[in-house]
Amino acid sequence: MTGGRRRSETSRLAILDAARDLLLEGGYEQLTIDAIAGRAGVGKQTIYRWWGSKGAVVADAALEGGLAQPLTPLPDTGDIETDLRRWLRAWTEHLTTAQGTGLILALTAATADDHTVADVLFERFTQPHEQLLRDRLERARGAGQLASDAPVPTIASVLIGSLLYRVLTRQAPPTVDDADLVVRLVLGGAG
Amino acid sequence: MTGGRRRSETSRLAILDAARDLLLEGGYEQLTIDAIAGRAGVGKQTIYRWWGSKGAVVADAALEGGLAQPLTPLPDTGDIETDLRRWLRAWTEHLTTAQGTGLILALTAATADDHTVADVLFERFTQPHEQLLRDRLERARGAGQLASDAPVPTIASVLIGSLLYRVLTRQAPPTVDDADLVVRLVLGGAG
DNA sequence: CAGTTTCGAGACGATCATTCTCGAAACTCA
DNA sequence: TGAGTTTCGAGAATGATCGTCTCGAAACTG
Repeated sequence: MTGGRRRSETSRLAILDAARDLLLEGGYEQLTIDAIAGRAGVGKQTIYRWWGSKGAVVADAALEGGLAQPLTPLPDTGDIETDLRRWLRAWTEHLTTAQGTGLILALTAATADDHTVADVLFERFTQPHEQLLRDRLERARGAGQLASDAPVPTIASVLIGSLLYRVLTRQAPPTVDDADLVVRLVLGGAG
Repeated sequence: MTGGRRRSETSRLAILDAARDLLLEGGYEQLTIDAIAGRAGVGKQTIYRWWGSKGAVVADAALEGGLAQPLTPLPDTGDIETDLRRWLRAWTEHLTTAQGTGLILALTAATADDHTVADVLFERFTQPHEQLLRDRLERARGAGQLASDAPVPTIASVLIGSLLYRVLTRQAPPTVDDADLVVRLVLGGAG
């Protein structure tokens, strides 16, 4: 079937914008499909035609709406400590803004709420960013800046995990100083 | 008012058991108050009388129902690497069982869903366990097994965070070997 | 026993996800 | 141009669930 009205890009963007804004205003709990449709000036069917569920809309809105930093390779100044520090600092600052924290919490809620969303987010968000981090770490290992048997996947999960932990518990948001400490710890060890 | 029927301990336990079982069977999404009341053989009002919300019941059920390992201090064999390894391995095994994973996911969902639940869980679960870990680390530092300027809170959050990250993403459950790698990385560094 | 409080059961009203229907609009192709 | 197709906005209809409320029975105090 080639005939027929085409999908409205205007509506698509209005839906994602509305979802993101409502997410930031009231969190995942407050968010309703009716509210999204209302603010976007769109029929509910238009939402359900293109996204299968509320969780799917939320995931998409968050990914296109500011949580996902542009997926660019880590800087490579030649010094792995400088680069890791810069990377982790940037993420720390990003995730501790009201917007960043709200979005990551919303995504966590959506993940738990909808099993398929977990896979989508991993594939489109977590995995790609972790891969970029691993790439940079492998290069450092090749350049002799890390031990030849340095466990790159472990290092990546430690850097990401410590930040995630601090953000998710919602009790003591991490600072850029914390980021520096984590990088130094991972590279130098505590022993 | 001293008179009146007393709170039924039988019902209290039946509610927590039912909530935990349903959590493990269908996750946080499937869980309804009606289902808990039904399985526990209890009126809904009995639930709402003692817990303010679904999140509160879930938090309580999870804490009393098997997620919370007994809150015992870390072993102290005199060797910090041995003790950390033992601790992280135990948690890794605990959180990668079907039950452990189900519960941690449910708690994460509840945390993101309800801010008051986040505080309760941090206070009654996360914080106490992290404190035990810090205590052991401080003792190691005092004994000269860690650098005198070792950032104990950072070490704790790295150990916990890396495990949490791997469990939450649900893509590659951590193994005891991963646990050992994390401990070695934290103590020895990658540089 | 009289008074108080909880208990199990379930009705009730409100909210919300999701589906369905409608007439109008946008588009393809002959 | 016009027939056929698909999406559009709007909103009604359905079903699940939350949280409140009521009822008569049960358990407890003094």
